[in-house]
This record gives sequence, structure tokens and C-alpha cells, in this order.
Amino acid sequence: MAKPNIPDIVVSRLPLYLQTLNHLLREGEEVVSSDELSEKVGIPAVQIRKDLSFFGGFGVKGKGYDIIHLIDNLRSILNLNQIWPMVIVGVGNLGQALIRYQGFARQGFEIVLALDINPNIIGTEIAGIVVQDVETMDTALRSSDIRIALLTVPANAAQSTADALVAHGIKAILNYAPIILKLPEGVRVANIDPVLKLEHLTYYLS
Amino acid sequence: MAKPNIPDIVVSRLPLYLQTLNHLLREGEEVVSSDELSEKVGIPAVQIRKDLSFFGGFGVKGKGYDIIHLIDNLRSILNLNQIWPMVIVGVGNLGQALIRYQGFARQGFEIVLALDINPNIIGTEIAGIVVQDVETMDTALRSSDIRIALLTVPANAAQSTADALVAHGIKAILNYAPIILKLPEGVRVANIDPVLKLEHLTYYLS
DNA sequence: AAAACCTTGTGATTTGATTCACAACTATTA
DNA sequence: TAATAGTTGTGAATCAAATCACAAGGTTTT
Repeated sequence: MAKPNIPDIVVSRLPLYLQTLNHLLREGEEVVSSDELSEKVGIPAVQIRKDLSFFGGFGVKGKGYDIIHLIDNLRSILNLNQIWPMVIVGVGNLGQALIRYQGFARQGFEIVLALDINPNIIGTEIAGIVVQDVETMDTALRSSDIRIALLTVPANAAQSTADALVAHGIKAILNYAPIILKLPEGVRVANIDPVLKLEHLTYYLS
Repeated sequence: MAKPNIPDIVVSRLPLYLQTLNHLLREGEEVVSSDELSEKVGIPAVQIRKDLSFFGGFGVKGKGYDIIHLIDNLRSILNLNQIWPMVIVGVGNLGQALIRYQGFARQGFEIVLALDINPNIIGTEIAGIVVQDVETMDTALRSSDIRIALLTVPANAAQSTADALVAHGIKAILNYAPIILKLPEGVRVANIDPVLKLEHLTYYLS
């Protein structure tokens, strides 16, 4: 549901805190102060405290935050106490690399369906996933609870593919195509376009 | 050099405008108003005009913006009137996919050097690039004018690899590792971590 | 047990970004 | 040519985010 009271920019920082807390936990730490976390995550301590205070008081004055407890809370806030099945559409170089990427499963995201339009790719198996014909999207998605899609098709197919995904119940799209998708309210899109990031960087390379 | 007067958030939107203008140009358009561009790019027209006005008056009142002229100006502002050679470190699944990705070259970014630590990968050729031993970074970078690096090594090697890259003159890093890099002033980092984006999205998937 | 110290959580303030409102100018129509 | 319509560029106003400053409460030391 909508939580209109929390600024989106605050939400966007929570995964960063979670990532860093997981690192600290793996290093054997049990408690962390906002100052230490600030140092690791590169965000001012007071901003971390204020961000967290939107969701409750997780810390102990004079001591800091219990790492396990804070991780639990952040995971709950971000709805990460479940496995999120995902569909990927477009099994080219990038799509194959993403299917093989271990980092998704490690954080509870699992690619369970891969679709492509290319007859040479349909039927091949990648990391245990057999690529299906994109024409079967209807039946494949109807019988599933997949709500997240990774979109790795060529730019000229991205909008129509996204429309089809949304028509079949997809609510969130991670868009790797270099194009701005126009989608209805209620569908969330996150864009991953390395070229845009590079062009931003080169501004500062005199 | 530093252009401390322009807000970074403004700079970050310029590549988006450029991308959309390129689409319009390919569709045969010659002139665009801030309203039309707004529609395509999903950013308010007045904000587009204000962003552009930081760099000059590129439009014609009553008419709009000459697309070719505006593209030229944006490319110049973003230092895109040159080929940017890049090094990639880490030639696993993702690294190979990025080496094969056509989108970089299309926008003037070219991977000219690929490094890895794995003896089974060193020496192999991918899309015309022969993978070199990461140990040779010193000589390979010294004799080049590469200032941008793509970092696609495992998380536990990311910080030390980034340090080495910076020591050899790299000024901008596109970081694909799920970790926050600590680097000296003057080195710019852009992070591409799909998991962080997914965790942001799931917040809104009740 | 008291004192000194540490750290959170938050109201108040400041800073920064976005939006408003409109003058200035160009193009088009009558 | 005059009137109308369209569009930019920008100072002023508004809105949102980040930072400051510190009270409150917990922890450690003596």
C-alpha cells in the first residue's frame, strides 16, 4: 500500500544502511553507533538517525544500535522477509549475466522465469532456468505470483514489453533499456542505465 | 575542473535530456518545446528550462529548442565530444556482458582494456579484447590516457582494486560491486547495484 | 552512588530545490 | 500591420531536505 508520509528519498537510503549493517554483522560486530555507521556508509550521522526515526526508535541512548535488531527492522520495513520471485525478459548478454548473478538470490530475489523472442535462445538452459517464448508470458505469469520484472530487451522493444508485463500483473520493473518508460500509476520503475551514469561522470572530467 | 556553481542534481538530469533529444532526432523531429520534452522525459517543463538556463539560453521564444543545436550544446557541456577509453576490471559474467554491450560505443565510451585475476580468463578474447593479468595494471594504465574504470570484481576485492586503479590515475569509477567505496577527493564514483534498487522497489509492494 | 561521558531522537533553523507567475520576445493568424 | 497565440527565461515564492543544537536518557568510571 501507499505510505505517503515517508519521503521517497528516505526510503532510498534504507537499503544502503541495510547493506552496510550486513557487512558489519559479517565482521562480527554487534552494536554500532550512528557515527560509526555514518563513517562506513558516507551519510551524516544525524541524517541516519532522522531517517530511522521515521519508522521508530531503534537505538539505545549512550550505546547505539543493536545490529541484528536494526537489520530485522529494516528488512521488515522493506518487505524483505520473503523470497521475491522475478521474471526477466530479454536473455541476451546482459540477461544471461543477470540470470547467473548470485547477488540476487543472496538477498532474497530469485529469477524464476526467463523470456525471450529469439528462437535460438528459447529452450536453452541458463543456471537452471529454461528460457521460454515471450509469447507464453500470459500463461506463465497468470499462474504465478511474480510482481517484479527485469527488463533487458533492446530499446525499441522496451515500451511494448513493459506494457505487456504490466497488463499481466507486474507491479515493479527494473529497466535496463536506455529509454524512459511511460507506465500507469501504481507501477514502479527503477532505471539502470550505465551510459547515463558515465555521461554524468564525464561532466567532472574537465 | 570543478564547476562548483552548478548543482549536481541539475547535471544529473542533462544526460536524460540528451537521451530523449537523441530519440526525437532519430524520429525526424527538428524542434521541440520544453512542454513536449517534459512529456517524453517525465520532468516538469519549467525545471527543464531552468536546468538549461544554468548553461545559457538555448531556446527561441515562441518556438522551442532546435534539437541538433541543443544536442550539440549538451554534448559539449558533458564533455562528450571525444571518445572516452575505459578499463574494466573483473571479467566474470557481468564483465563479459559489459564488454559485449554495444550501448557504450554508441555513445562514445569504449572499453579498451580488460583485466582479471583468474588464470583461466587471462588471455581469452571477448569482442576483440584480450583479457590481461590485473598484475599488469601498472604498465597498461601508465601508457594510456584511460581515466574511467568499470569495476566488476567480487565485493571483497572491490576496495583494494579501486585503490589500485586510483593509484594509477583513474578519476572516475562505475562501481558494480555491492559495497560503498572509500576514495580520495577528486575521484568520482557512481554505483550500480541492482539489489539496492530492488529493495527500494519492494518497500512499495505492500 | 555520584559524576562524567556518550549517544539517541527531535524541534527549530538553515539551506537547497522546485514551482509559480509573468515579462519579454517570436511566430502565426486575421 | 495589428492582434493573437505560443514559448522561453527568470525573479519571487513556496516547498522539501539537511543540518544544528540540545534535552533526555542510558552507560561507564570513580
